[in-house]
Amino acid sequence: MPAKLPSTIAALLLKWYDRHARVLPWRSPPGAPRGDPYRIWLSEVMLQQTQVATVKPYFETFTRRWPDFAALAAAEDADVMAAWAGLGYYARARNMLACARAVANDHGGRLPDSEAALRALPGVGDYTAAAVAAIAFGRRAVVVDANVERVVARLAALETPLPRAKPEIRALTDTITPDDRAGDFAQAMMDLGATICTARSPRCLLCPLSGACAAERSGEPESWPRRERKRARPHRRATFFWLRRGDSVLLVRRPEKGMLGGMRALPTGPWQDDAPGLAGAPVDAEWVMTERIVQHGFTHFTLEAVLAASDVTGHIGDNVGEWWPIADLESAGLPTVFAKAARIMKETRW
DNA sequence: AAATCGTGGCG
DNA sequence: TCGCCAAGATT
Repeated sequence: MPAKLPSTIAALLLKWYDRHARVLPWRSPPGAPRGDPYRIWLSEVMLQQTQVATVKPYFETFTRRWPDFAALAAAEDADVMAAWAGLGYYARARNMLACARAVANDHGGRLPDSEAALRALPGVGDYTAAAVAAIAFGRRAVVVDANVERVVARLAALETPLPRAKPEIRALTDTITPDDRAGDFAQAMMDLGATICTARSPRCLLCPLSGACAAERSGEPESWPRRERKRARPHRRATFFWLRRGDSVLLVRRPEKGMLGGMRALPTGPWQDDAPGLAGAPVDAEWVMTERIVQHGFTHFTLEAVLAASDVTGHIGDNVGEWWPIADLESAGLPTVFAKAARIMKETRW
């Protein structure tokens, strides 16, 4: 039988939001005029699967350097990818650029204000389209992110595990989303999820919805949402190649598709189950297998990379990648796994 | 439509 | 310490 939620939820939540809304760089306070759609869109893209505290410094950097769609659309790919380095999920950066250029070229430099038109833009899925339509343009839209999923699953004490419960959660969220202030309602749900109705230890004593929450009544609210078992993360091995020429090291650009797509990187061999040795070396040289190892956890596997090193002279490697000054590697915009490797190799002799 | 795609924080 | 999780989108 389909669950049902009390009709008082939106009013209770909006009253709480009027007093407790977080102050965020991309947000206009409750009651104030709506904020800049560019900043709202940019924040939503950065916030995909990423927490507020992580996003803040990147948001400041990006908005200072590229303050509007025109500026971002005109930016160099390499500059944008380097500025994104460390934030993760690098496909977002490529899609963000494509989206900015689509807005500049096909929409007169302004975001479309309907959920359907937003949904058609690169990197804009169901969540982001609804969030931007509601927050930036005042449209009624049903906004469902991981916070909303958790809050709604608890309010209704849904026994269906995620991700199977998504359709039912969306339907329930629809029933409690107000026609007016849908953007504030969405942000209130997310603030509640981030600060009160947290995943591990919900603060039900502070929650404005505790009286309407079936999970709180059960005495074990932290046991929601129910989830399917996740399979264990496999382990992979690889070799990273540290090729030095004078004061520089060889960097390559990774393919657009796949892991760390489009990012600058150290050359690597294949990532596989067993140690690949020197397979995939960028140049034919006298490689030394160092004792140094980089361990890094990705979303769906962990990586153990052995660092191979070599010193060369002349024009070796010139047509493979770019020679980057070792002292200035921070400005290369390396994903974290390669930044770790570089930090190690800068102080390693072989 | 299940798999793929980063990183940092927290209990 | 380590598994879990987060303002998801894409194929």
